[in-house]
Amino acid sequence: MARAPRQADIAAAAGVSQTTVSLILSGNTDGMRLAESTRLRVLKAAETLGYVPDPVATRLASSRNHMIGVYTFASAFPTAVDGFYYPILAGIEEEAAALGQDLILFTGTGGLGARADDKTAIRRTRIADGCLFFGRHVPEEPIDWLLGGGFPLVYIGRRDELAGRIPYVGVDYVAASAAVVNRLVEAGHREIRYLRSLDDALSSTDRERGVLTAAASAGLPVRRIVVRAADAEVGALGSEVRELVERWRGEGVTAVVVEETDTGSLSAALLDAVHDIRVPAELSLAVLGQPAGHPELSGFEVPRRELGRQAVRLLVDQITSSSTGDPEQMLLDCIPITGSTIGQAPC
Amino acid sequence: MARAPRQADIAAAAGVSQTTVSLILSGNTDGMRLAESTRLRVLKAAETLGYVPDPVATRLASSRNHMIGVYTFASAFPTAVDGFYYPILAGIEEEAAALGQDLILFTGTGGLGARADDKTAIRRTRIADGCLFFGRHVPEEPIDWLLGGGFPLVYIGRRDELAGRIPYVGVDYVAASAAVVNRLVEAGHREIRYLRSLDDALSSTDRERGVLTAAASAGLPVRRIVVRAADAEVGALGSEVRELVERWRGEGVTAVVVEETDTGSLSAALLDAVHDIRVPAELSLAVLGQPAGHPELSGFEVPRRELGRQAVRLLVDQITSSSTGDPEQMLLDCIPITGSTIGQAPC
DNA sequence: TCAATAAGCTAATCCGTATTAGCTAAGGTG
DNA sequence: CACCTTAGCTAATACGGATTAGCTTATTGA
Repeated sequence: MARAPRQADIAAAAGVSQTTVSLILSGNTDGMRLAESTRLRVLKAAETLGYVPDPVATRLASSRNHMIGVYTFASAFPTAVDGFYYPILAGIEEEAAALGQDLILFTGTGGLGARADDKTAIRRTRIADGCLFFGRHVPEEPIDWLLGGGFPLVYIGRRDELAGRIPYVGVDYVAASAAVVNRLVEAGHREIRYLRSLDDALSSTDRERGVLTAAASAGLPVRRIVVRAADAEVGALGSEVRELVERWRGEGVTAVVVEETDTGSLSAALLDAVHDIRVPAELSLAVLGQPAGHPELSGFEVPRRELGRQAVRLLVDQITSSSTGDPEQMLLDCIPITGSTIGQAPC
Repeated sequence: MARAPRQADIAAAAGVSQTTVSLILSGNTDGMRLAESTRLRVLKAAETLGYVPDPVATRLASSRNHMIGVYTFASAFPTAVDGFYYPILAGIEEEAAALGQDLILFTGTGGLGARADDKTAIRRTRIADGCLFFGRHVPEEPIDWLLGGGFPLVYIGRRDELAGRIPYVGVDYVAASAAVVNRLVEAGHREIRYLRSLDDALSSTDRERGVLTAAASAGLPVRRIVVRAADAEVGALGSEVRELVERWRGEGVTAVVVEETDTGSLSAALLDAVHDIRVPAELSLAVLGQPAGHPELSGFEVPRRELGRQAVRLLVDQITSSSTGDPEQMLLDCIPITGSTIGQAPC
């Protein structure tokens, strides 16, 4: 046999029609009545022939093959499987398995002009029932096209492009960051500095927004809070941060808040800079996130695994409900980490 | 528009039939003649409507959607993107791009009973035109099923399961390993020891075969060549290898050949064990492979990037030729690395 | 001037499965 | 005995594009 058996082969073997085979194998016997003897005969024929449904035909006919895609814009294969992204991927895999969905991974185009080829590259996603998108880059044209065609998709991370029509699961960095600042304020700190990276991703600006809002409502002098540090080479960054900290201590600063980025370079630089300072006795420290291997740092934990799980749920919801209502957008709360680097401000 | 435009929409817009649209867009005008004016009209309508072909329909109709799958049996997402596998993946991506194929990545089932679910998991691959398989595990039943159904597939690495019917691109470890031993023999070494891992993968047994063959044809006492070292925890392995080397030196051994595995732990242990021995003055060293960061070691380089490229070529050949001849199997030659750790045997 | 070309399209069918609308024969009702 | 159920199945069609087999109109050649 040069081709895989199909329903028609089973039908011939069992002496029934292809329709009957489809009904029995898919179990969609709504209102239909089929004799138990026929059912068994068909099932046995399917077993004997080694029938396995063709996922392509299934998807064409019913718009459903129980596969969901994961699209990463990174060129080459996911080198991004580091500590930051892995929990999200693990959450995706876990929930997909729980919901009976198979995963397919798409990666961005390789070395060639990635931008120009986005449309072609994203076309692939349609072999799945829906797709999760991953990464800060939003190629508006193809995503718009997918949305317009009614293709189910969910972004990981908050997105405000395309007039807010992109469904996503994000993290409430604003609230989490504000909570961190509030803790410092409650501990009596008035001279606080915020160290953030030079990055315009929403995850960065949201954190800043939370810091600024909390500071403003506590009556702190907002304009002196934000300090941008270029996320440059580690060496240069290290000395830059060290100088900053030194100056701040001269200015009577009692607490420093630092953004945690996916590379973790900023918080690492800060940790290095305060190496010979007693924390929190002399200086309080808080991180907007949680650097790996530093459970002692006060800050918050990003629910990464949950991010992956929820994204899959949202996507499968879209696929199965086919409701054309508002885009589903969801922000997850972070888990506060008390840590031991926030102390009472010195009088 | 709640759905993506299809050829029928273009046909309506341009006042032609769906057939004409298909002919023009696919460029398959073999023997067909179509007026240039019609061609332009259709192309413009397609452009205006933002038509993008449906990969599912394309594949169902023509068995071709220009996507090839890569299946890794590793659970979870490919953590295996380390120095060993990356060049292969890079080669795959490179050649796929060159041949105009899109890549889709399938990963084995997660924590759940991987073995039992193989069939279901592998079923997915059929949404692509063909699939590359990766990893030492060959689940015979589903692979047999795919082969029987005429599905194009290529394994990376030599396989002899299923009566040799599995197409593959492998590495000629036998020849490369024999060449290494021959170099030692030519340098006058008679007391050679071979250190190999406790692994029954073909890449291991092939190397051993090369070593044994070369040794036998040089008239060396074969039975004393092979020493199996358990690829256990690094600590235990280290001390075990150190003892071995010490004993061998007492026995008058002048050269040691070590297998290079994907983890590199064996060669690392050996390098550590000879740390205070002058190489090659006191002892010659050869590696059946090339540990990263050790260009001085005599041995051979596995053409990993080429492995990926050739696998893609073989797969695309299968897809396009549809010849049902013998399975395409191919072994690539390794590149000898002269290095500086093989010296003349002391008299 | 009538058939033979050829140019330019289209109708019909296929790929493998899902789904809707019936169709048939047995049994029950009035 | 005509009529209606109902159980048990099937014919037909859709999904979106590829492909084969024609089917019209000019245009030629004899």
